[in-house]
This record gives sequence, structure tokens and C-alpha cells, in this order.
Amino acid sequence: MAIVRKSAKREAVLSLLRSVDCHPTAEWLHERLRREYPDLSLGTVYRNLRQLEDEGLIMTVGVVDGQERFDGNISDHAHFVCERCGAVTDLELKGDDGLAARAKRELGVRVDRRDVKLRGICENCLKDMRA
Amino acid sequence: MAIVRKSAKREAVLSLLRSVDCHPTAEWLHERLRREYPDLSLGTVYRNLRQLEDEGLIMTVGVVDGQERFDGNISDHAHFVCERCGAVTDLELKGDDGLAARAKRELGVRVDRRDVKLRGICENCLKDMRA
DNA sequence: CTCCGTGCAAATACTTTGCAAAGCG
DNA sequence: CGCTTTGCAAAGTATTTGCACGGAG
Repeated sequence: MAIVRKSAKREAVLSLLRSVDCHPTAEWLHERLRREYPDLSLGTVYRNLRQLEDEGLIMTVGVVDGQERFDGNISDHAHFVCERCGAVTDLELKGDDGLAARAKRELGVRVDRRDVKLRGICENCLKDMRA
Repeated sequence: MAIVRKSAKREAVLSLLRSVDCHPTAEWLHERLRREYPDLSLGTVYRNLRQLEDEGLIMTVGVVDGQERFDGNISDHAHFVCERCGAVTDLELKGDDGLAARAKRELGVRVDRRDVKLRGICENCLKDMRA
């Protein structure tokens, strides 16, 4: 693996990602970080996100409405995704349901992580829909 | 919602999707269906997949390695995704872990479906990696 | 002085869409 | 006949990559 140097911009990506709970897209991070780094390019944000992900410092939530969403919280937790507005909310995941163990036993696979998402309509959108 | 007519090509997409367990991409379906429908276009496959999804007859597994994967089995089940070769395998999901109920209670959301994926290395890839 | 990090722009690659023709009912 | 479906090709869009230069160690 290539050596990783410290870089102000990469640290800024990581720290911003850790400080928000909105599970941003690369573009959102780019626009937000431009305030502090006006010359920051979108390509660099993408490169740094991939690198941080490879290092295991961040994770991706998956693609929502065509754009990948990132998460600075790498603990084992679930997500709720609103199908109307795209909002992503963390959800605690208590205990182990034994699914991974069963997969290993039944399929002979090695499980590295689980990814649990609930999809539906968030509180705000429910209100909007009634209005 | 627009009226939906019967169409041989759309039915072929649905029936092929239901008959395989490999969770194909649009491209895979297109190549496979070309045997029977040489003039079938990729655009039509995409359009029909979206429409079948809207009708609730199929579901998507999400994007794996940049391509969306589809599933003709719409029962509530989990997936194992191999991070090395991209293979997707069904996994039975027993019972309800109460997560949806908790999301409703804690977040005030409406949950329509859950999406559980395990990621890791499949049996074949584990063998390859040892060799 | 050696590599890594970055801006910029071009390239990729998947998916969607517009349009006119064809076809079902 | 009216409205859906389709082929074709073009457009769209998120993400990746090549390259040359600036910068950290």
C-alpha cells in the first residue's frame, strides 16, 4: 500500500464528515469545504474520500438518488433512508442477530461487515404529504 | 399512474429475472434476452426494469461495482455481497428484529421496507485467495 | 531530492431521455 | 384511432483518471 502523508485537505474532509450527521455527498463536502479552501477541487474530495475509506476511517452509506453518501461514523449502526427527500438518519443497532454466523455456516463465506438500511418516509416528509 | 399494457419484452425481462438467482445487471439481462429478441435495446431493458420496480414486481439490490443489480424475488430477504467478485447471494431473514418498530417510535418515520446486506468474501473467492 | 497530494480537464461508464415509428386493444 | 412500447442515438451525470506542478519530509 502506498504511503499516506498528512494533508490538510484530507484531514478537513475527515473532520467535516465526522462533525455532521447528514451523511453528505462528495459535492456537498466540496461546496462546504470551499469556504475554507477556495481552490479545493472536487476530484480531490473524491480521491480523499476513497482513500479515507480504504484506510477504514470512513464508510459509505451507498448510493441515494444517484449520488454516493458518506459517513464519518464507522461504528456498526443502521440507517434510515427517506425515499422522498433522501435524508439519511443513524439508527442504533443493538446486538447481533446471528445472521452473519448463519451466512458463514450456510454459505461458507467470510463476513466483514453488515449493512442494514430501513427505507420509508421521514417525519418531515410525512408532514409535507399531509399538508 | 400510467396504464400498463402487456408487452412481450417486459414479460421476458420479468420472467428471466425470476428464473435466475444471480441478481443480474441491466446489461446482463440485455445480452441474455438478445438471444430471443435480437432487436431488444438496452434502453428498453432499463425502462422495463424501472417500470417493473415501480409496479413492485421486482426490486433492486443496489449498486455493486458501479452497476445496479436487480432481484426478481421480492420476499423480505437479506443479501450477501462478495466484495471481491461482486456475486450476490440470497439469505433468508427470519422474523423481525424490531428495528422498524424502533425507528418508527424513535424517529417518527414510516418504514416501508428493510434492506439487509452482509459484505465479505464468498466461498469461491476464499479458495482463489488461498491458491 | 523523492514521492505524495492537488488542480484542472478530459475521459469513463452507467443510466436516462427525446423522438419517431410500430403495435396492442 | 389513442395511447403504450420500442429502437436508436444523444444527452446527462456522477465518478475516475492522466498529467504536470507544488509541497512536505
